[in-house]
Amino acid sequence: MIKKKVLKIVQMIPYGKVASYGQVALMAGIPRGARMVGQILRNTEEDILAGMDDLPWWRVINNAGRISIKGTKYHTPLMQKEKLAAEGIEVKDDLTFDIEKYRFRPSPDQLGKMGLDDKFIDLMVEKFFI
DNA sequence: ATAATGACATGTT
DNA sequence: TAACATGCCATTA
Repeated sequence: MIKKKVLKIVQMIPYGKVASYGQVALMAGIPRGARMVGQILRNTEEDILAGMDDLPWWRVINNAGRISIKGTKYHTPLMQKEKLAAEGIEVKDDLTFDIEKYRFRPSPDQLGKMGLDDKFIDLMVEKFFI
């Protein structure tokens, strides 16, 4: 299922790094599925609270380098900001920061090990200049 | 089966 | 820079 794959990718984002929704989607094999990533993370809130705290949802932001959640039952933009700050990423008051400075850029090798298809690896390289 | 719904991305104004 | 429009596509109703 798409959901499982996406969650797996999100779990691979290292401490102090971030990835955009579109980037996660691409790595999960859904080149244009950015919105789905957001959907999945939102629908997974309860599972996260259920104990699975190894899902770093706060490391996923939009490609403009801006926190884009509007606030849900359990998470708020401010919470995400705090989480990022705790990892050394200072988010400005307008909820933006320099994403390129912290973007998760796995090497093609790593991507291969993640079970990613060659065509997607190529797209990653082309788009994010690995 | 059809249509609406997003924690998005990009190009145009 | 910021607002707007259009494209996206798995889920859900």
